[in-house]
Amino acid sequence: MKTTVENFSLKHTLESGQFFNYDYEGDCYKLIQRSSRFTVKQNKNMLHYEGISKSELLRFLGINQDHKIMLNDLKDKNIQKAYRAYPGLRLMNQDPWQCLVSFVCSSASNIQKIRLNMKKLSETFGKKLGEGNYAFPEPGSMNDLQRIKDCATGFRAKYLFSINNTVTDKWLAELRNMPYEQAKDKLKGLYGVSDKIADCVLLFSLGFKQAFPVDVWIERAMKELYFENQKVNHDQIREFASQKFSNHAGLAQQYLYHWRRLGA
DNA sequence: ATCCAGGAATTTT
DNA sequence: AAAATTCATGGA
Repeated sequence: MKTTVENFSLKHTLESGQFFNYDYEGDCYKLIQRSSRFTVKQNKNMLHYEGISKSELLRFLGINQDHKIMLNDLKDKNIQKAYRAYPGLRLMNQDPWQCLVSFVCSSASNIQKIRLNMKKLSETFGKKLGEGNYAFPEPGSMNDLQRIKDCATGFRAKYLFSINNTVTDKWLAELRNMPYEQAKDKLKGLYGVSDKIADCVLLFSLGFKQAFPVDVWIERAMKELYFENQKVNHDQIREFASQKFSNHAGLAQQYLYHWRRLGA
């Protein structure tokens, strides 16, 4: 199957630290979201895909009209610069459970290692899909602390074990109907979830586009661009971003993160 | 307030 | 090739 896309980059979107359950050979990405396995590759303005419907794919990759509206609201010159550098970067709309597990693994880690954790967790707790592929583990299925540790999750294993026993798809879905602050507080109540991870889950899987996850890269970028390299804490950065970028802070964050990480 | 855990990946020496 | 640093959460 194929469809045309405008101003979109599969590579930048998938490799910008939002999503970790992918493999690629050449230019073809093999993705797994829960029990769904699909492939996508891009050739100029043509997207080729198998194993997923067009509407689901476009939603998952964040290819929709919101993007232009959001950009029009972000007049800031630094954001414009980052946007011009990577115009195809989009905010994804992922499965909340998989997103939550991914970002609990993300604490004090890096993209390659998170990908390793995801792969091992799937092989250990996910059901077999054939051809050496495994589904992502369902909520409740990661019920063995030692085996979670064996997935190279380290000190995060106890967080995953706890979350596995308390969170369900329904619990996550209900967050969508709450105000941002309330949904964030609920997530922060989970063992191993603080501001940064809560904001990642809210932004990448639950549609809260005002969320502004602050990690070391964003801290660097924000400090350099808006605080004249003065000392600032994460709360101050979040507050500043909320004032400046309002309900589209998440997109601003994604551009700044990618732009700063790939060498500003 | 400061230090550490788990540890693969990444960067620096 | 080897050594030092990275990274975010919770507990002491």
